[in-house]
Amino acid sequence: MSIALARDKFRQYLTQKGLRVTNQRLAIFDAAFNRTEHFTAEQLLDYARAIDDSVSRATVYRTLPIMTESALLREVDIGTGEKFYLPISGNSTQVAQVVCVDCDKIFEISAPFMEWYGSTVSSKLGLTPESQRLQVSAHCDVFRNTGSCPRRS
Amino acid sequence: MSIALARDKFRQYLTQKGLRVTNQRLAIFDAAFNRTEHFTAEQLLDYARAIDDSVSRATVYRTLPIMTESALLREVDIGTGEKFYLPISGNSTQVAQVVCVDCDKIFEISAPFMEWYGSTVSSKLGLTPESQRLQVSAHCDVFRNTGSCPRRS
DNA sequence: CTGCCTGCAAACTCTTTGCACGAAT
DNA sequence: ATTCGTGCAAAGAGTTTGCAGGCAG
Repeated sequence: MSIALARDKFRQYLTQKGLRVTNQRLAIFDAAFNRTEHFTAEQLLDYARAIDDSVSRATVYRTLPIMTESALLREVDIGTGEKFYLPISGNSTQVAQVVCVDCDKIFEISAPFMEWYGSTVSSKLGLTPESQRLQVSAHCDVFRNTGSCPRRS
Repeated sequence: MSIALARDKFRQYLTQKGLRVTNQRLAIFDAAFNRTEHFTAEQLLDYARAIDDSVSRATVYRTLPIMTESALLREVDIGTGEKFYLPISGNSTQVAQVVCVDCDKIFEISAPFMEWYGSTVSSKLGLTPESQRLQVSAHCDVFRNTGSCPRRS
């Protein structure tokens, strides 16, 4: 999905829900969609302020749920306290994360069988699955051998 | 694993690591191992205080990592802010969680293929897997149909 | 014009930590 | 007698919220 198309989708979502299209919301949207890697709320605040310096932390935190509910951003919680976000590109609905504990890098991997697993297991419990998440924590081979990692930020 | 056996394992772990066997640590251990459902740190504090009212919140938080490192408790993070804990019974190492968002109940399900998935996917990225977690969020069929759920706490 | 949206700062939740006292070894 | 462990309370991180003023519709 191109960024222009995604921006249209965002505006439509806002209008349709009776929410206002404000400069701050658009700045936060643009900041998010110029990213290719995962980012935190705090980082998004920085990026958005580079576009519109009136953007506040509160508005970032209030806009993030809107963007995840409208399926524009994926929220990734790897249990480190802070949440990560990533623009949803194309039709990647069923993904797993591989988190390198040396590089602090998050890889997104397609995992279509997850949905099947969720359905199978849930129905046995009298439940209807809503979502599933699969995360692998791993060590970096390069880091273990050389003490540093090219992927490290 | 019986509770007496698990308690021995805990005492052995403490001694072996040069840690002291205190009344507070034993009270926290007993409080945890009398549970069959998931509990939070705060709940564990209550349970432990019923055994030894000198137990403090700080000691609970300092003892929990010891019990997870010694493979007596499993830590479960379902992304709700607080972490849950469960005594590890028997040889259940590869488990997934099914979380009912209506009942707030956590089911533990054996998922041996998770380890295989972690290895496969990690090696392609030049990584060595350390751990993996799989969680399914689901709605309760009974709750959807009747507006209440027998499992609800 | 109306009322949703905003920035600011305080509040909140869960967890961690510094300190001086107390107890296990 | 040493130290490690403890309780207390304050600090910390990330996120949420109440309020008065501002801007979209």
